[in-house]
This record gives sequence, C-alpha cells and structure tokens, in this order.
Amino acid sequence: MASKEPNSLLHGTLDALVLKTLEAGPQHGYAIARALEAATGGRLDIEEGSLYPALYRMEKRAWIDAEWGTSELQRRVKLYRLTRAGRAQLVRETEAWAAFSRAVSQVLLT
Amino acid sequence: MASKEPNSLLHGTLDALVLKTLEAGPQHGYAIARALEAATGGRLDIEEGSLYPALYRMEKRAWIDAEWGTSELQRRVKLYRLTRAGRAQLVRETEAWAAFSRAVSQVLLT
DNA sequence: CACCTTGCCTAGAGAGTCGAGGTAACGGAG
DNA sequence: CTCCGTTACCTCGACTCTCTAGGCAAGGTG
Repeated sequence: MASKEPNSLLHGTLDALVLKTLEAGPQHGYAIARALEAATGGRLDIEEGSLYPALYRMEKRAWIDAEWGTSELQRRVKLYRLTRAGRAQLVRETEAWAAFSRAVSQVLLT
Repeated sequence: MASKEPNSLLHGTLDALVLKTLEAGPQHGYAIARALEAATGGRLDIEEGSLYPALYRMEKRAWIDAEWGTSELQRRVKLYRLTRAGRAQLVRETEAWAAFSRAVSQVLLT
C-alpha cells in the first residue's frame, strides 16, 4: 500500500532484507513481508511475486531452510530459518550494501 | 578495476548517477564512466556494456540529448547534455534513492 | 452464504546489467 | 615501422531479478 511505481531499486537488496528479517528468528513468508513493511513504516512494499521466488532461490542456495509448521492461528505455514551460510551471506550483503549506498549517496546527495 | 562480482545493486541507480554527472556540464560517455569511478574512489565500476545502453535509453526518454563533438585530444566524441526533463528526472530519482536507501539502511544497519 | 484475511505458489513479461566481442584512431616504445 | 596501450563508441545474447496477475485453500465474520 505504499509505493506505486516498480521498485527497480529493490534489485539485489531483497535477499539481504529477508535474511536480516530471519536473523531475529524463523518466520514464514507472509510474516516476513509484513515485518519488512512494518520495519520501514510501509515505505517498502514487498510483493509476493518477488518474495516467494526469492525465498525459493535462497533455499536452493542453502542460505535458508524451510519446514512446514503451524502458526499461532493454527494455519499451515512454511517456516524459514537462517542457515550458517545464510548468516555469512547476510554479512557479505550488508557490507556490500553499506559500501554501495555510501558511494551512491556521496555522488547523488551532493 | 575495483569490484569483481556483478553489481546487482546498481540496478536502477545508474540513470541517476549519469544524470547527476551531467549536471556539472556536458560530457561524453567514456568521461562519464571515468568521472563516476573517480567520484567514488574506484568503488563504482561502470561497465561500458551497461553505460552505453543506459545513455541510449535516456536519450530516447529525452532526459539527455547528444551531439557529436571533439574532445581536447581532438577525438570524435558524443557529448551528452541534460535536458529540462532530465533535470526533473534527476530530482525524482534522487528523492527516490534517498527514501529507499534510508529505509534499507534502517533495516540492514541495525 | 458471501467476503475478507491469512497463506502459499507460478507463469510470463519486462527491465536492466554484464561479459565479450568488434571498430577506429592516436601516440609512444622498441 | 610495427606493436601496443589508451581513448572512444557500439552491440548481441545471456542472465538475473522484480512485478503483474492470476490461482488455490482454509478460517472467521456478518
């Protein structure tokens, strides 16, 4: 419910955002999207069509693993958990983001 | 000569970076890449395979216009200049970047 | 019963970057 | 004179990722 235009900027950052969200503990997909929207005051709008493929991708890369479980609402949910490799990847991507955003901001924001 | 891995993060920011570079005055493609690398201390590596298509794109969108000229080295160069629409676009993209990077940093950089 | 929310999934389209190539002209080194 | 590095532009195809727009299912509420 926030941004209208396609978020080309999100490219490459979604993985890190998801990994970061999982750092706090296992979550299911829907909750991850909610958490990210909440954490950014609705400024980031995570589309399901982006999120689920991303989760699948990261599972294939063994950055996260999944198991079926039950939510508090007694609903069948797929819980994702950060693996050791995922933790390492999060560190790498966080550093990459920090360096990149610093560089870009330095150019753009006078 | 800086980064080795594909810069997925660059997605969507290249336009803004180029527009910003042209804000200081007309430049040709090669010089734009050099200027951006210099401005970021070599941390941003602008590939020609990304740059020239980007320039072509932005010219089609009338954010920049081009004319052939001669460099100080007496070489044939294509000089790009910011249009009024390009200036407006730069403002929009700068704002979008500021909002986005703030949101992401807020999540990632604890 | 209809409807909203939770919750997961997928196919296809579209956009953009990158690697790897090619062309051309100049200047300096050997 | 030839070779090579630099300047300078261009393009194709592969690849990756996001987004739109659907679909499915179950639960609660009016």
